Amino acid sequence: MKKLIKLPEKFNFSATTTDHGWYLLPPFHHNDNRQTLSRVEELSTGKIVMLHIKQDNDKLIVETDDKKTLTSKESEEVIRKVTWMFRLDEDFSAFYKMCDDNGDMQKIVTESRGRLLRSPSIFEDIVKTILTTNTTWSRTISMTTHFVTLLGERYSDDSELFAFPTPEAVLRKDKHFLNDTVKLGYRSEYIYELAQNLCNGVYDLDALKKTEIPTEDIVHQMREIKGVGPYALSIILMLLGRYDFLPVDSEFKKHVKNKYFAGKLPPKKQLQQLYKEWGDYKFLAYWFDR
DNA sequence: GTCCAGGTCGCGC
DNA sequence: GCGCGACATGGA
Repeated sequence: MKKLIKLPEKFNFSATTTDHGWYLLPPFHHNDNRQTLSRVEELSTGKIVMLHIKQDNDKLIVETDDKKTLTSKESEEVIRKVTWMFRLDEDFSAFYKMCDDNGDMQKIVTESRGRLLRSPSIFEDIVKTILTTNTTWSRTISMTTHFVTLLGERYSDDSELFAFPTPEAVLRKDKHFLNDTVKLGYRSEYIYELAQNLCNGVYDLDALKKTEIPTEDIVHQMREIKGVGPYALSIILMLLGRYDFLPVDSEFKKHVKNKYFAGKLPPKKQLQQLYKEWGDYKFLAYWFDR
């Protein structure tokens, strides 16, 4: 089954895919030349499909496996999810306008960059974000791989590829499974609690995808989630298309220390003031400044 | 063994 | 509102 999605005028497939590290985390995977991004996806009907996504001129091609035919509702879900993952509905004109006025950032416009790959669900993005905190990237990969492999739905009997686990799948296991078997350490409690709050209807995270929701409301919601501090909040807001919070972590400090302060870290207040001339686009300004 | 990683929580002040 | 230790785990 093959679907085409019309692309916005300015779009860069490989940049959108690789400018943020999510494409290296399962269930995302890619071929060697990075022309195709793939992932196993569990649809809301329970059907498990493999998505292969690549660009063909002004269209995105989404191929699913031939054996499984999709209902029109399932096809719509695939299109909706891919559109979300690649931010095809997002308007970058205001950001590009600011880049045009900044010598070093003009190339962002000419290269049509700015879009950063995200997951189909907020649950997945929050879990992954929590798995990046206070650890190394290689352990983020291994924790995510364990989480997906041990709790996700298998693509097919002869496959070692899995979909990202649903919150329900997390709760189907014993409370200590995340710690004892998935080896998520102290983060286990955060993830388990998040899954509980989603299943109980305490949170309705996918409602936060709507652009008309004020950023403040999202900030308020995210602050409730244990394991989400200022850094994780900034990442999650970025994933939701809100770029006004800086991800001040060790990497941020390392970058600005070397680039703007001759190797000496300025006080916290001053860190928060960096990139302030970028207004609603502080995150992207930092991200593409690296 | 000890330190630390793209932090955050919960406490005490 | 701020400073501080604890937190699981694996790699250097």
